Amino acid sequence: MKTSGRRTTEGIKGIKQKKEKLKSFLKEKGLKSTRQRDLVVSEFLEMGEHVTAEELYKEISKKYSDIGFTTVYRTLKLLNKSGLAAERVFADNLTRYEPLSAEDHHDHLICMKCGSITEFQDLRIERLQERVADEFGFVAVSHKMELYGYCKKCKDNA
Amino acid sequence: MKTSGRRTTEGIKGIKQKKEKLKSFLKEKGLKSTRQRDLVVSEFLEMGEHVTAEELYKEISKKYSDIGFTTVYRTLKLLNKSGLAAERVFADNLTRYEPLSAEDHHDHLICMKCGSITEFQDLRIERLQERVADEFGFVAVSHKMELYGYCKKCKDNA
DNA sequence: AGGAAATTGAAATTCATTTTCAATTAGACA
DNA sequence: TGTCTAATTGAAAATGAATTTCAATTTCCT
Repeated sequence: MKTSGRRTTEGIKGIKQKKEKLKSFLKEKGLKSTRQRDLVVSEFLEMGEHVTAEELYKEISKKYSDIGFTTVYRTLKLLNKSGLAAERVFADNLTRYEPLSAEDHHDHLICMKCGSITEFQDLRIERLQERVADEFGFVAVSHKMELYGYCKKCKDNA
Repeated sequence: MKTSGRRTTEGIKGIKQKKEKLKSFLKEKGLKSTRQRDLVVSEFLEMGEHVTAEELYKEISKKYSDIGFTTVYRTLKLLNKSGLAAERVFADNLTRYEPLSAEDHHDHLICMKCGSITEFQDLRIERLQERVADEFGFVAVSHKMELYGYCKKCKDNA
């Protein structure tokens, strides 16, 4: 089956690696690294997955009152462009971001009661997707798959 | 494989059936059927799939200048609540509606160049989705799967 | 240190979606 | 058929997330 549960918090190693990657990206594009940028990136990488710009902003505000929403927003966009974060929109229509490593693809189980988001990957499904695309002469570049329902916890407390 | 291509325009029979179903729904809820409502529904069912409220409104405006956007919007919402239309949001973040028959579930291939949307269904994928959900103790109620890439036409003209 | 270019953050803007409200209409019942 | 009440309509306003603007500030190359 090869599925994997919710990722644990980003390891320190992964975070350092990502910050390095961002640094290269900035240099390559002639962009600058700033205190705000660095802080937002750190918070984002530590915070874990599927945060909205708003959520991240609120979290950051607690510690650093001088970082504006716009900067958080722009930094997330930047991370996305640099390939370090994925932008995702689920049924609630909010744009969420999650740290992304190169090969790391996964889909989501979304609880309609508590809102929890669990990640999974299933290679067999991916192979079938390819086949379907082929049948239509379609070249698939990416996909999106979300299962909506009730997580173990919410289902049990019913 | 059991896939199906883009549906052809709704058959007359299907349309009548749906209008009947709507009528029941309205009566059941104590709602009224109006000239505007009827026209919007007719246009919607004839127009085919994946229209936005805006698109449908523009189309309707050509023939009936007295039907406002709000009415079109509200009628689509109503169709959705009555189970006759599905609301979908793809990568462009616009809310689209499509006629829906009871058992009729399908997913989408979306061309990133021309924007065409092709429907498909694959029972094997659905079974695997169920299995994945089970593994997590998750009860899946619905799902969403979209493959983004290039359709045959766009791929060939590259 | 000097200066060009990027960044910041508050505020303004955009744009689809949703709500408000006064005027109109449907349709149940007499 | 007329009456009445609740639903409907449509223009306009409101909402709210996402994005852009702009003047002030900061980075970092030389």
